Amino acid sequence: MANLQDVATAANVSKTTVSRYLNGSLDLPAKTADAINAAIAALNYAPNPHARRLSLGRSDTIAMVVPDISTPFFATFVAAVEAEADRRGLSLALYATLNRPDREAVYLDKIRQGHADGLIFITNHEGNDALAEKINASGPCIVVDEDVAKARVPKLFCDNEQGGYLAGRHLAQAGHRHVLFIGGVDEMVSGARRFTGFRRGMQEIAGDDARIERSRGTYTFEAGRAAARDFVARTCDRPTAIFTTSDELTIGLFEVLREAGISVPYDVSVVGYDDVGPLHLFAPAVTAVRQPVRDLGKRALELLMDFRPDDGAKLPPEELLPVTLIERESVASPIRKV
Amino acid sequence: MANLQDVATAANVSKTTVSRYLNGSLDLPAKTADAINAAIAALNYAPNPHARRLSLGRSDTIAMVVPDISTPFFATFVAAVEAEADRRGLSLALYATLNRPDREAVYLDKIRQGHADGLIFITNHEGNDALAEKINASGPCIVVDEDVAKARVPKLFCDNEQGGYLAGRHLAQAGHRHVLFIGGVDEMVSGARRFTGFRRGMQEIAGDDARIERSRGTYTFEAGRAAARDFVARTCDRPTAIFTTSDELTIGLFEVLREAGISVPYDVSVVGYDDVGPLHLFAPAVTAVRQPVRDLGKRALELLMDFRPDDGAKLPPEELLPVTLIERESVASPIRKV
DNA sequence: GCATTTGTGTAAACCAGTTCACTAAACCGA
DNA sequence: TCGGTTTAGTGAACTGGTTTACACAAATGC
Repeated sequence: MANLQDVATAANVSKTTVSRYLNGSLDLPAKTADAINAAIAALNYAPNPHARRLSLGRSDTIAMVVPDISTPFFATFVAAVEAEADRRGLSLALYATLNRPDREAVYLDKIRQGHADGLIFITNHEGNDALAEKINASGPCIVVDEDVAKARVPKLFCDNEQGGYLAGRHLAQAGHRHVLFIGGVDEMVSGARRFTGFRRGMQEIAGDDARIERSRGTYTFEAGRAAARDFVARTCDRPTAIFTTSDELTIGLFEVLREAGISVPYDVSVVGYDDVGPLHLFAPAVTAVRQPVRDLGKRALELLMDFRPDDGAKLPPEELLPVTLIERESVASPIRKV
Repeated sequence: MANLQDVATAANVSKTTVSRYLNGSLDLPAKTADAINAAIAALNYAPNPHARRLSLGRSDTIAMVVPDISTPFFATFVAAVEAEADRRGLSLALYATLNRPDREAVYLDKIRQGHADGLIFITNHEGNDALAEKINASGPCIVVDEDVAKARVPKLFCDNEQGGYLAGRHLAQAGHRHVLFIGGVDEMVSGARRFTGFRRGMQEIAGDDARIERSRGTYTFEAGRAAARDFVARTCDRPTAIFTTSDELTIGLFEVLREAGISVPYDVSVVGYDDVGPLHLFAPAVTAVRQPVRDLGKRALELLMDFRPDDGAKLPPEELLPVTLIERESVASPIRKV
């Protein structure tokens, strides 16, 4: 592979000249410029990216740490970030943590050590202080989707409170008074906010009649199945509606309900969350709160690149993206069995 | 940030010594080793990755070029590659082409220029000679999932012929004689093989009674919808079964069939392909040929890393991964309307 | 005619590692 | 005590760009 010196020799100039010409910091007369261009073409020269990065001290690469790439939510998110990165001439380094704190720490160290110019960080469990500290010690970083409380970096979330509110209101308006909220542990800010909104939405319509049960857990298939098995096992005083707060929970729930022969929405109504997977083709099509995942990805990179903690380090306020309720066929009036 | 020289100075040795000690190419007495370790800890030293890469001439990064990260198939594939890469201490750079040849070319150039140590390449359209040439000019590369005919690199596919065969045989055994095959343009090797296998499977059971129609197209939602609209518009002599050769096609088909009020499997039977998305929760659960996507990802990286074209450049033969038929509820006997 | 500006370009330092080729001292056996 | 081996390192070159500070000639200004 030809290097800058080879080009310079072939064009009868110094490598400084070639370098500055290529970077636009030197205007050359047509004759010299042509000679350089000819040499580049003849030698099939391309700058060595590693040398460039070392010299410039930056890599034009941003790193993304996500819990798991294979779920539709994160896959779509990653795709959106990649599209925006490409538009800006940036490369993307991808790391999956599978929600293991040790891996999160390892990747955060990588960034601090200079592997990337910036970091988009998503966790999917409650963030602790050690994690926040590592984030604060990293270079440019943005926390997305799930909060890490003490991290002092820009933050971008979907409007979880509003999402919960829309679901709660919708179920209450359909006549439900006794409902099951699945998902979220108390330490997870997203879950707490969805629950707060959900309760507010229910109570706004149903007042004190609202009875909300809560099954805590992470946003996984297995948690969805477990909560569903508990639900199926109950023989009396079952809630008439369920709010599953992620696509994975919804899918886990549907698997178990289908197997148990429980019909949605005849036996129980369901509202989902995320709406990234093909919920519209389920039996029945699932009413769900849709998160603007693509916007989330695009905006995450914008925020990361625009917020350069150069001068005054005044942090922008937490940014919230709006969510919408997509009504389909999984919610009906409760059957009043007495 | 401290560098190697700072550590050397603090430990009263030369930077060569520190470097060689850290790389294990030098055994040091405990006293010296301790001094170095202490200096590293005190200065919070971490090697500069860009300097390292420049010096070593490698980046411990592999690049992955895929059509689109947001579809379940590729998302799962990427996740599997990432997991294997992590196990080997490699980073992953991710690029999406959205099936645009110009972007494919750009990314192939990036690799050639040394941005990564190897490349996992997936295209989703017929590969032409220009593309093959670029691939051959790249560094270490492996072509996965869809063939690029003239590329002289290791190749890894799922057994498309067998997948088609299983679907064809299954539909014929259920009694179908007139079927519609959706997907694949002639130039796409995957589609051609699935079709060949499908015909063989049908004919093995139905002999000359087998009537196979084919709707050509890419593996997209829109192609699925279009083929489905054509199907719905027919008023007579409709096929009694459909084989959709990707999850996206299946989803597009189901959307249109559902809207048109055509019942699966009562009015028409369906066999899908890929089986990465939650086909088991569709109405009805979709019988499909499952591709071993995770194995595909894991094996892709293994092949890439194991095949170093050092000495004799004898290319390993194309490797095929087995597929399986997952029977669910979307296939029934045809209704013999005369 | 001399000073100054402009155009054209360069030498050398710098980024931060890795590694080749080598040395000085200690040790060991004959 | 001499030669050879081991131990414990080291100086300098090398990876391939970028950038600062400056040189030298021609053109322009007065």
